[in-house]
Amino acid sequence: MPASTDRAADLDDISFLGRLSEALSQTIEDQTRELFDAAGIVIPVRSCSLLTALRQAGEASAAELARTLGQSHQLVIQKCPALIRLGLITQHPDPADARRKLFRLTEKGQAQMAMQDRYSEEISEVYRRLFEETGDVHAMILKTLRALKERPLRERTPPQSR
Amino acid sequence: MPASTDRAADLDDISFLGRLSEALSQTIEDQTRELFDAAGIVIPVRSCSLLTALRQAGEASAAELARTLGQSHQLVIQKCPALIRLGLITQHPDPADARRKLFRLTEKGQAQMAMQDRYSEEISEVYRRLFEETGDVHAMILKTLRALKERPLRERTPPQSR
DNA sequence: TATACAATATATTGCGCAATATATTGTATA
DNA sequence: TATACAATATATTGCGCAATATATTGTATA
Repeated sequence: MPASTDRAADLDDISFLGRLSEALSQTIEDQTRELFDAAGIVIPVRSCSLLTALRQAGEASAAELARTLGQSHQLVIQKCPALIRLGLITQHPDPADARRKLFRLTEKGQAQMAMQDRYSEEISEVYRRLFEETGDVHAMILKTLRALKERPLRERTPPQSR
Repeated sequence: MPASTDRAADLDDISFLGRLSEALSQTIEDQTRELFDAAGIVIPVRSCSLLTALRQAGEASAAELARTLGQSHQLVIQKCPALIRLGLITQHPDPADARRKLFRLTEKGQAQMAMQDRYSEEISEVYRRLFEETGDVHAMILKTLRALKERPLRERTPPQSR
């Protein structure tokens, strides 16, 4: 019984929204993992986008992937060993540039992505229906994020008289 | 330039909502940290609720705090050393039960919480105005979370024909 | 060509969390 | 009282991320 979700709101005024959105993120990851497990998909949920980008590129270095994903290349490099261990990708030195190592999906990786594809549409549809039920969280989070980047909490708080 | 927020949506259909809500959580934590820094509040943002619970209890063991917060007691125990190092709380053995150690706010901890209080109302107000601007994300995330706990993704996905 | 700089990959450290295992102490029950 | 169990605190390991530092290689410029 998690229940933390409900209690969180009353207990802590300052970061209730932060913890709530984290709970949503965690719940979605967990439930996606559950779905993948049931379907025999071994892809780490948090590496889906990396593999999608890699599939589209065909072949790419960590730095390229990082730029595509908007993540740090350190993070990409940190994830890759696990994906290699899972047999989803391989790593080759770039013959044209000794600094770079190129990643590529293996056959298994491609097969796994194909399995993921079959669920991808399904899941989009699930979310669409969910949003009809509860409202478009996606759009609203995006709007909130943009508002906060535009004008952060700091600027929205009047200076305190001490 | 993060920008990952925008690109995330197109790249990965399966967990776009997960990463978006995580981005919101992270943004809020970062901006709260920024606010605290500017105000001279040393409280770790993620320990606000712990300190709030402790203040209300006056004195409590890790297990009690964990129950109040809906977190694991391991997590509470892991956070406490940092709070002790910051001089915000102290730890005493429970004279009545040698298994337990009781935590209590120090004077500095109370002063810091008082500083946080001055911002607490402000921030609630900021969120209230933000929600007027962008809609009530809080309520909508809560609704989504409840819908997902009620009926997880797994159950919402029709069985695949393989 | 030599030198500075850019790009790339990588190691290390630390945070926050989850999961697991374990030691200690208290409590209930045979 | 003895024994099993519950409650509590804690250590250890691992994941995902950020931040920092560093080594290697390529590129541009003096």
